[in-house]
Amino acid sequence: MPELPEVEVVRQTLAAAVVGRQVERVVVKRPDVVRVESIPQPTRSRGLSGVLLDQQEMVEVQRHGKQLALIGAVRGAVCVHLGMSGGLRVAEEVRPRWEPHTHVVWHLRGGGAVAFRDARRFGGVWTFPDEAALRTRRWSRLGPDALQITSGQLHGALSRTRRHLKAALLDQGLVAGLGNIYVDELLFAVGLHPRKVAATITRIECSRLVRAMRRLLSRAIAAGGSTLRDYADADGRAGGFQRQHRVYGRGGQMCVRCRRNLATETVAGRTTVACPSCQEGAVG
DNA sequence: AGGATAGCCTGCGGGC
DNA sequence: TGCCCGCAGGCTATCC
Repeated sequence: MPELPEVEVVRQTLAAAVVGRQVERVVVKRPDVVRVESIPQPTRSRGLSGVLLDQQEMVEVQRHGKQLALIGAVRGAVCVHLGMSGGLRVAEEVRPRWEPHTHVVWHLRGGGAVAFRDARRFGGVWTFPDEAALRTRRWSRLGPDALQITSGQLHGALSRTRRHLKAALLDQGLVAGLGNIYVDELLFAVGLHPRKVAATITRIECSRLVRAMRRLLSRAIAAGGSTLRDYADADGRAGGFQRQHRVYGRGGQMCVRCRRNLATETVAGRTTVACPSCQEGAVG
């Protein structure tokens, strides 16, 4: 469920708590959630901790699409992907409610800790020698970030595929950051049907799509993201954007625009809600 | 080759 | 009340 807005809110709240702080000790409770992409020689002897920013000052928390990265002052970049059920939490200590499924804990010098928790383990942690390696080996597979992509870039990507528009927008290799919630909200906002063929989107439609995408994601970030079940930021605060959803989770209810019933169907293997009269261009 | 789909994994809500 | 089933979904692997 964490999509770009939720991940960005986690990034901001996490950065406020950890930038400038030094990692004193790393506890890995479930080693299999940590994927070591390459092992710098000097740290090999310290095992997993050595590649998880142990003894490093954290200088930055970055985000690309739905992925986060903790950057060490001297070396080390740790990519955290929250997947569906993942979360990062800052606390003086890991609370009992957070104990189950907590896989990695970074204890900070001077007190406090950051915990990575992920019940379903669709997410994980990937370690790299530095930021450049993270970008080359992992983030290079992602398309431009949804808040940065230009209309020209998106139109170029969409024009090359006959997939459904929704499937294309969910493809992180085309544009990074959208998930099921925000794609449905976006397509309703611009009045395009999820089952429109991606390549039929005109430059003008794509321009509207990109403007609506920036507006939607920015408003969601400002609202603290969408909390459906248990999403919260790094300080444990829930978001409020779910109250502004116009189609997601509202199948069968009234369209806020035309008052007809919203339809639920499966598109790109995902539950999809759209208004049959306000969103045009469906095929097959 | 590219697109659709299954499977990973756990929690939770609905129905009986 | 309690149990079981199905669904939720980001991403990778596999099939078509």
